[in-house]
Amino acid sequence: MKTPGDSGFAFPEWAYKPESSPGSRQIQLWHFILELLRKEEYHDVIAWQGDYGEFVIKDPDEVARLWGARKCKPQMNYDKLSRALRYYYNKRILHKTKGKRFTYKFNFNKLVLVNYPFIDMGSTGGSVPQSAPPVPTGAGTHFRFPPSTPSEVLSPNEDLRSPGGMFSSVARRMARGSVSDCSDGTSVNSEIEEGNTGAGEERGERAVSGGGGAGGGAGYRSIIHPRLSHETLFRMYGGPGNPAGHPGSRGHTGHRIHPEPLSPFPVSPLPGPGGASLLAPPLSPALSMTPTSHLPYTPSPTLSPMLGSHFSFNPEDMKRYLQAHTQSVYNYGLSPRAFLQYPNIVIPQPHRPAADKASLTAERGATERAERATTAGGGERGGDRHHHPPLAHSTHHHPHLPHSAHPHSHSHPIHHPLHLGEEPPHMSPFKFKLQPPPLGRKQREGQSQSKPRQSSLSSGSGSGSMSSTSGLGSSLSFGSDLSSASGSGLISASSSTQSLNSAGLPKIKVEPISDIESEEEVEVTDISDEDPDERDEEFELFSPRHFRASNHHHHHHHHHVNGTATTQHQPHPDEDLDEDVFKAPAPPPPGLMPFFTSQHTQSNAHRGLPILKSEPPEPVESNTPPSQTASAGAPQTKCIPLKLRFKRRWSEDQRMEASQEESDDKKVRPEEERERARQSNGQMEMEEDGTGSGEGESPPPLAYEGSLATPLASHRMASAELHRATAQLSLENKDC
DNA sequence: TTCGGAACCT
DNA sequence: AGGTTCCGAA
Repeated sequence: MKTPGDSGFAFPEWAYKPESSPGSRQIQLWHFILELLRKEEYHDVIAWQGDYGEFVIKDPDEVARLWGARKCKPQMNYDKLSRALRYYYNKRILHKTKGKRFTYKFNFNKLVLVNYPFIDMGSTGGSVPQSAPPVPTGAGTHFRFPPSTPSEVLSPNEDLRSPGGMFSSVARRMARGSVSDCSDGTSVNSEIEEGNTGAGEERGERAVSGGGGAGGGAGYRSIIHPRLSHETLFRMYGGPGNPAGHPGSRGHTGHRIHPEPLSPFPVSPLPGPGGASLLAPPLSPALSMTPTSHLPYTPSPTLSPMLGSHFSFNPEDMKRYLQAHTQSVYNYGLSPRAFLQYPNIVIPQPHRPAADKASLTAERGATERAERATTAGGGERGGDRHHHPPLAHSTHHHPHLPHSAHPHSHSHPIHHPLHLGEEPPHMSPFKFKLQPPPLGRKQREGQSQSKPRQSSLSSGSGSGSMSSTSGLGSSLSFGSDLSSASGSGLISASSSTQSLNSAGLPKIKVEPISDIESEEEVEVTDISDEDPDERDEEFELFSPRHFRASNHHHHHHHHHVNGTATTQHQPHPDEDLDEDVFKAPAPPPPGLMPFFTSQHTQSNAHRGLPILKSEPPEPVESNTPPSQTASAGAPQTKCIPLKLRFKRRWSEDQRMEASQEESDDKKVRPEEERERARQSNGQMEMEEDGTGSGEGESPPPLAYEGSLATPLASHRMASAELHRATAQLSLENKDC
């Protein structure tokens, strides 16, 4: 309810916001990069180019200088900056576009998932193919969500032009805060910010908004958003164009919009004002995100998972939340991981016709291939530069109102920022138990690798392989790759309460429910054969069919399933798994399931970090400790799908790697993941990373718009709410 | 140019 | 955790 106005949502503004990186103290490099990318002013030094998420540092020294200024590290140079960038390889946040100088590519999916699993991208945006919106890492403590804002409505126009515009104001603000000046007053700080707009602007805006904004958090949010969202969205997600443009690649869609100069992403999610219909575009996976209304749910204050520690929420909220998520995921093709957190919840789902999916897949596959080929070729694509103003993309718009009007801080109670800890969760019918965080990351390396470098990869992993992946089914917990990076922290936090970055969700165990699984394994299998894309895969997973079965089956089956699945899939599960695992653990998205299942719940998912475990009615089995048992015990889960996915993913990755080059794994912390995998075993979510990591390139997700429509609305609402809630939580930052 | 280890810093 | 700094290797 609440804010009808918000129908919109803002997109991931946060992505850009520096401040947002909660976990980290200061702005993170990737954030910073994103920030620069979004600003036209810096297009001479760094700009989106090539595939989705791909950008080129045109002036390394300048970028380094800016970064140094931001971090108050005058000695910064490209060599150092690039080192930092290289660290992202392992995290999979970024990877190098080989063959192109100073060219890197973001794996947004990962970013998102990892950092903000709960986020529903859906609300805001759209589709993001591979690249999802970046998120601030850590979701910690202060997290700010992108509020839903009314801004969405905005016209597309604005965005382009003003890079600085709204976003900037916000950003700046934040930035400023964070950056401030370095040691002495030099104004190192924000060059970026400054550059953008001038100072005046920023402040002015801020002030204005500020005025309006009433209370702390809430006000803040509102302030920010007024326009941002839209812009951001577009930029990020690119609304319309595929940046890469590659029109070629995208044949499916019909529309290729123009690529936005800024954003690399193809597709615009937004439903246009005109119609939601826009979305539909095949290509875009995005789905539509029309803003319609969201679910009426009210977020409980603590809903956000982020808080980790506290988890208070009521089941209803959870459901909604999940739902929203699901949709998002679905829409965006994100990994289901997000859902994992709340396994039991059932969500009504939109269903999408299998057929569609199939078709989509097929298309996509083709498309993808094409793309890949292109990419692989190394040649980049010619159109690199697409920097043109984006046009209006579709834009969505809604009449939304002035959100200003309803600044009321939402009805939800949320506002309070977080209290950490204290709240008792529960209340919900479900029982949630907090579990200790399992994993750690680090596992793999040990094997002998003389040198970790690139070579290893799959083979290596395979070998290492975890024990069998078989485990899949069992556990629920998953971790994401990235997560490892940020996630781990989270987890811990959650458990302890420390606030931590919190993003971590608390681990929860749910009792009621059950499981999942699906009979559909078979189907899945089919799919697996080919899979062109990661994303697709993901979607598939999501697809109702797979899971839906589950409803009840859950029970013991899992085991069975697992085995089965494994068998079916591949002879070498281990490899797959392992790898996948490393790369990305993919969990079966329980959340997803919900879609399918609509009525019931099913799965349980766990996230790696936060792991949740749902316990089946019979505690005995599943309860087992998350860690090891998971695999074994783990019952539920929809392993099958997972495996399939894994495989697929795996295959894909390999392909990609082959073609492009591996970029991904390399070393990556296989170990860690592996561990996770073991424990959880079953589920891991690979999807995400696969997607992302795999390359980022992957094709855009499909859109399932039609089916979703209804749900979307609701889901949106939910999202919005969530956002708000989270937003409130957010807080602040610091300076140098 | 790019990569990544290692030590170190915050 | 997320760099920063240095540096040797490819």
